[in-house]
Amino acid sequence: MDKKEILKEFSSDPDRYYKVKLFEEQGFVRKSCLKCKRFFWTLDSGRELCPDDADDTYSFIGDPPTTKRFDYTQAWKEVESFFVKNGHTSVSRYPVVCRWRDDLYFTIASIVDFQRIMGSKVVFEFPANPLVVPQTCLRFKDLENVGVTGRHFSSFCMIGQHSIPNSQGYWKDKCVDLDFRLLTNQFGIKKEEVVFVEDVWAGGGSFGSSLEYFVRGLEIGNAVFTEFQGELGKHTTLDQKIIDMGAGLERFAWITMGTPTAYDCCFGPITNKLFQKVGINSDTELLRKYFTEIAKGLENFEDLIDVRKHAIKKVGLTDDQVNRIITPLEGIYLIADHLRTLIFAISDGALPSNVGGGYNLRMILRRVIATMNRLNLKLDLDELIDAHIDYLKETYPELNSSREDVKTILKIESGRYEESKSRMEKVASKLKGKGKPPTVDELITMYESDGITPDYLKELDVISEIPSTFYAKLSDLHQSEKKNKVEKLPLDDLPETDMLFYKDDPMEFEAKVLRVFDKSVVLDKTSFYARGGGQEPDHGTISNYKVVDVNKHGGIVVHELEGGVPNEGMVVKCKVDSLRRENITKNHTSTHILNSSSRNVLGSWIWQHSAFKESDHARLDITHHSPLSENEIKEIEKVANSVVKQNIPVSIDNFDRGTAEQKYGFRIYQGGVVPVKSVRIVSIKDFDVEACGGTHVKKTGDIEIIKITKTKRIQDGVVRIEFVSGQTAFDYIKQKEIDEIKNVEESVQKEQMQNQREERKQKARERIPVLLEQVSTYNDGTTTIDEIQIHITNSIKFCFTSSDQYDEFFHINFGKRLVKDNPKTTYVGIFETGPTIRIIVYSGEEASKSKNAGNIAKSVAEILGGAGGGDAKFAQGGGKDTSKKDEAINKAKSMILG
RNA sequence: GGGCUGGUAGUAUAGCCUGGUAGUAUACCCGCCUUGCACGCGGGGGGUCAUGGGUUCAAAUCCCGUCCAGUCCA
Repeated sequence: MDKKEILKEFSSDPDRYYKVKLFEEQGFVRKSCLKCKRFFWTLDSGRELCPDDADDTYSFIGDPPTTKRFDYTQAWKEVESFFVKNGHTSVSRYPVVCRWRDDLYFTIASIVDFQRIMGSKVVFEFPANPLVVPQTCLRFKDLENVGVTGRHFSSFCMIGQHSIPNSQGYWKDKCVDLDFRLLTNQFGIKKEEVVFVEDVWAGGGSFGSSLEYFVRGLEIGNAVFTEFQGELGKHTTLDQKIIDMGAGLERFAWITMGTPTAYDCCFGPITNKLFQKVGINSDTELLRKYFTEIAKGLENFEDLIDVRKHAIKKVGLTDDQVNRIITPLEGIYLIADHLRTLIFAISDGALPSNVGGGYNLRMILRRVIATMNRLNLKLDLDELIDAHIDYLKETYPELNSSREDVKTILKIESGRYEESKSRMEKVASKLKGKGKPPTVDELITMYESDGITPDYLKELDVISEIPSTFYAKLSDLHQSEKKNKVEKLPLDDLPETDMLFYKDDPMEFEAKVLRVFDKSVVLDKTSFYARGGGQEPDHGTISNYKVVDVNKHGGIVVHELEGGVPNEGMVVKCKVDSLRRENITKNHTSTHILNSSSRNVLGSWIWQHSAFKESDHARLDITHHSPLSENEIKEIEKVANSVVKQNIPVSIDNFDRGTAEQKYGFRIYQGGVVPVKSVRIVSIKDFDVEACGGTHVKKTGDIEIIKITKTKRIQDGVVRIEFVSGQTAFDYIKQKEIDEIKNVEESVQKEQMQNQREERKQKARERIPVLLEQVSTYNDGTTTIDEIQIHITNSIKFCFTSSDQYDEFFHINFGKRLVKDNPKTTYVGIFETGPTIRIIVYSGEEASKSKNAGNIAKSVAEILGGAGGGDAKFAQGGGKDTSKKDEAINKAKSMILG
């Protein structure tokens, strides 16, 4: 949808879309910016320019518009107390790892907390109404701005003020009224300083008008009134209108503190600590001037580099000042920002890796380390993590418990970076020694497969310039986009299936056939568990036809049959394969047990990545940084089986989603997204609590035994645990014992073979010098030594053997030595290996002039129905026609003897 | 989720494109030199070329699968 068009439409009717009660009460006037024409509302009748273009932009730096000063922590306390005072519930932040939406890796806005995807629709679920939340949001879109612009963060706190207009909640008028009073009453900003700019917001199929509020050019917040859905012109009003006000906590702090950058007042004591280490004084007129220019420049230049250049020129900084003050400062801000992001992400269960959102985390940690190296800063990451958490725990107490885990993960990941770097250095120095500069294609391969950037190579002087085509070529490689199509089934008019497996769960039942298409059947009710949550479907029979697959489409269960289908309208007898179901069920509960066992044994970063439960095997993928050791596997198995032995009851309760999340936390979302209003909580006492739609045993003892069969790292940051349970596990253990014995036998056999080969080699080694000695003593005539025929005429020597006692190893080594000792010698060895006859020919320095080894090997091999090759001095060949062996021998002899 | 790169002696690597004796350095062992060490000199051992299949007379090399590691993109 085109936002510009919507804005045009809405702006043409401001009374309907933008004018709120507050504007009327206070006497706000609506103006159009002289420069950019945008509409804004202000109490200052003399104001002609919108906040972006006005002269007072960023004048709060060094001169804040408030009498009170609040840092990050205090600013939230102010905001929270204001909204609570005004009837809002203060909700704890949601995890930054967005487990309830599979279209997002990280929480990118406060409203995301309350959005749930059902099918293709977004629905809102509020734990309270109205509410306010200090939501940490991660954004990796413009990392290059972080540390440089003074206001961009890789993670920031979005103050979410959300309301559904009903008996408890409110709509536009009250929203804007509250925001205005928050700024003026609570924070003490003069009424005339607040400017509201008309804008629109659109996304996810819905849209609405919005009012952005600014103070001295700084956008503090944006109140979005999500009101419509569909295409503009054909749009309809949503059943569920939503107030989505998001404001930047960092900006609230910044505007009251008036520091040169937002970073200076949002990381608590960390920035000052870093300044001391580097020896910079941040509280100077110079910095205030510089960052004011940066802030203003951001609106005027496309490229960040130009903004920086312009600001340096405007303030009149020398190169020395830039190098000594600005660059280190930017580095310090970057380090502080990125580390804070890593702390939140890792605490919430994300791991740095080469796939998914983990890649972003790997990149920002590498940026931190690279920055430290570049600036020659010797910083202790652990110390900085402690400082961050000590400061943040005031607002986010939960971070305190993951302190050590964050340190552990960052230590491992830092080590990986060091290894990667030394690899890069090696490749670079080798390239440098080559003398020839690499081609663009080679540069691209190096970048994509080894992570070696052309910048890095330039830095090391391996290349003098980065080829201009490099980035263009690189981006071409990543153009192709995939589209996944969703199959449309004829189900639109059908009612939701009555899912008996969540009720009485009868293994035999009768049901009415509602729809038949292709091989698929829809019933009015069913006990066949449909594939879902990694649990494979039930099998069995419907009206004596085999059920081979069962899937859920929305609330409708579709059975796929084999051998035929019943008619629509029929009432049919159905039978579920109960043994299969029982096995799958045991595996499913085992998955839950193993998941918590792994977390207990390995660490708090363990989450279920995905899972799969079949009748005869199952697997659980967990988020973990390293492959599992023998001991860890044993320990996990031990914990799991002790839970089985304790025979703990498995209870299933349905909760309203919000209630469940508040009661058990987000750990319940192990299996990923659960697109329902009411969640089914499966709990094994306190040991494991998960939201899950699968089938489970009544007591853990029913599982009998859990056996891990294999673990492997399926990708960076994810370890797969394959396992079996119940009878399958017993069978597995028994089979393994049998295999063990067979393995021992096989390895003994293998060793014998190896020894034999080694023996033959050894024998050849001993024998070759002896034979050489014997052969060399003959100077004339014809003789045979140990089945090696020797012909000598006019000191031209020819040795030949086709004896079975000699193998390839012998021929190659014997021949080599023979022709070396006497360059007038030609040697031919013919031997059989398996179904083929092979020939090896050596011709000495002198002999090769008349007796070409290559030609001999080729000719002989042709007789044998094969081919051969080599040069004049050494050649080999062979063929499969064993009946021609004698002919081949004769040919070889005749070629040499003439 | 989608790619790309690599795996050869304890370690580091060459050979792979274009199939035909698996090479070099370092470490190791023995000897010489030296009071001893370091250096130097001479000799030696060490490889199922990650793994399983295919093509071929012949595969480290070509093709396919698997495992392991690294890396880029979304």
